[in-house]
Amino acid sequence: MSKITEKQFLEDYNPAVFDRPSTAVDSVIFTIKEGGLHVLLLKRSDHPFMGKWALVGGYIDMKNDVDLEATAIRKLNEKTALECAYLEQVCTVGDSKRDPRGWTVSTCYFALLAWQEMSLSAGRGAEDIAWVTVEEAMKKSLAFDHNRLLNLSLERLRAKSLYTTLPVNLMDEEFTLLELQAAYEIILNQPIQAKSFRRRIENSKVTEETGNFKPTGKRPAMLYRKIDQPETYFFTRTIESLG
Amino acid sequence: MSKITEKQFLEDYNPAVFDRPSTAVDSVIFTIKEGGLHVLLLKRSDHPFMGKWALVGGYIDMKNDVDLEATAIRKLNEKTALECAYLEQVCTVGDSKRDPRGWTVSTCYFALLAWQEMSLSAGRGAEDIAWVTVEEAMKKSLAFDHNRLLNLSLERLRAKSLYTTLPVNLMDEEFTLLELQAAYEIILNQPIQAKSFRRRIENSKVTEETGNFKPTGKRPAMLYRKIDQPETYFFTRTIESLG
DNA sequence: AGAATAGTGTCTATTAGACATTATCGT
DNA sequence: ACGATAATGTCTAATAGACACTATTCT
Repeated sequence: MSKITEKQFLEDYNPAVFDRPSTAVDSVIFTIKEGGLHVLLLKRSDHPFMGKWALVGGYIDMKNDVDLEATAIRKLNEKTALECAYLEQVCTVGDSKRDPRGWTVSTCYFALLAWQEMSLSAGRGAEDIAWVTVEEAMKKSLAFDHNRLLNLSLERLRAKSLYTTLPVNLMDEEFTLLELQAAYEIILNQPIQAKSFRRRIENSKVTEETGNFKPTGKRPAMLYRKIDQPETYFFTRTIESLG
Repeated sequence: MSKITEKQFLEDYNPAVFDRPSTAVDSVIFTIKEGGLHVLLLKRSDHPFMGKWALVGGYIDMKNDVDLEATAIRKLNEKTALECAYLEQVCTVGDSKRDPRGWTVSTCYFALLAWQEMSLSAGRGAEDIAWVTVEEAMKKSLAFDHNRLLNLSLERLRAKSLYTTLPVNLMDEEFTLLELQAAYEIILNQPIQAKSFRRRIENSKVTEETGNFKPTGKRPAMLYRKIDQPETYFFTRTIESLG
């Protein structure tokens, strides 16, 4: 067997020789709205799963996406003008059954963003787009295996909220600690002691006082902002679930 | 726009219309051998990265692999006869730069298995196969972005060893608690107090006494076996790093 | 008996939870 | 001053770490 150079090998390489699964990225975009955790869903206007609700996603565009995360961000930007504060890869699913068209691979991300009034555009392939509470979303029969992806993302978010400051990424520019605590309580679906909660957040040093106050009618609450951190902060102990 | 049925749509569907990245699975296979954490590496005999060491991996076989995990297991079985005790998806990387042939996607798994004398076969595309300590492996310039995948897998293993019983999957059929403790110490690269360690493992109920003893020359040590658990056990608190 | 390794008793330090208390605002 | 919400003081409980101590084996 005569060896050729890598340069020659690459010139001769024909990418069409082997069958490849199609590859997509789907994102579970979380926000807190009206006291509940919501996800962004699209109603499909085309086959397969026409008329079903689905996560925000689509195929990798090899020409324009530099990497998987770029695909996720591009798809998000097609639907809303907002930037997400946090994006994390959850898992990749791939098999011959999840899409009736055959073997497909999809990498699932979850995104966190602060809710605000924003324009949503369903775009190509969708007849509707909406923020849906996670409870409603899980009750629906979503397209593909998106119920499973939603579940896995929600579990990841819940698990990490017990020992990290992830939920600060759901906060707006300025927020009170009670608003942040409410975000944790909504995600974890359990009440948290205010004192322990403040201790944790203060020790984490991921927030700082802005010096402004939010008028509540009664005693105004201190407003905080996020401090940009390169890494997510991990608490030394988890929030302990109620027994 | 006239709507067709989903059945008609699928019959008309041509999977070759869009360019697709090639999709692979790569696994970081960990074992403990001679008091050190080792990974299984292959020396590539073909372009690209000919002559470089690489993780165990390969392309998805859409005809024969039912899902991504099946690809990982198939590739592992091609190299060794052993079954791995634990397989976890770490992440998926995908971009246009990691492979000189163009846009590729690779899902990385890490596997844990108990070391024992086993035959290794390099197989097609490899001229050598070997267990290499993680320190040596990280010093090498591995093929593709496999240094990064190795690092991410090692970080995942280290992080989870602080708060789960994952390392029991590195143990053989019967093992002593000191052997398990040694596995933790090797992974975490720090000494652990024997008393605290035994408390954790006993509380976790993932092991049970076999009634047998390992003769050590001095006082024999109790032998334990794993209890099959559907889920990985999470400690309520992490092992605290040395300050 | 002595040496060595296996395994335990128990004290300290840390920190999450509970909840009573104090602080600060508008009216 | 009063009511309401924001924020704190401080006690208790749980548990990880430290390390001295006991247990069991072989020679």
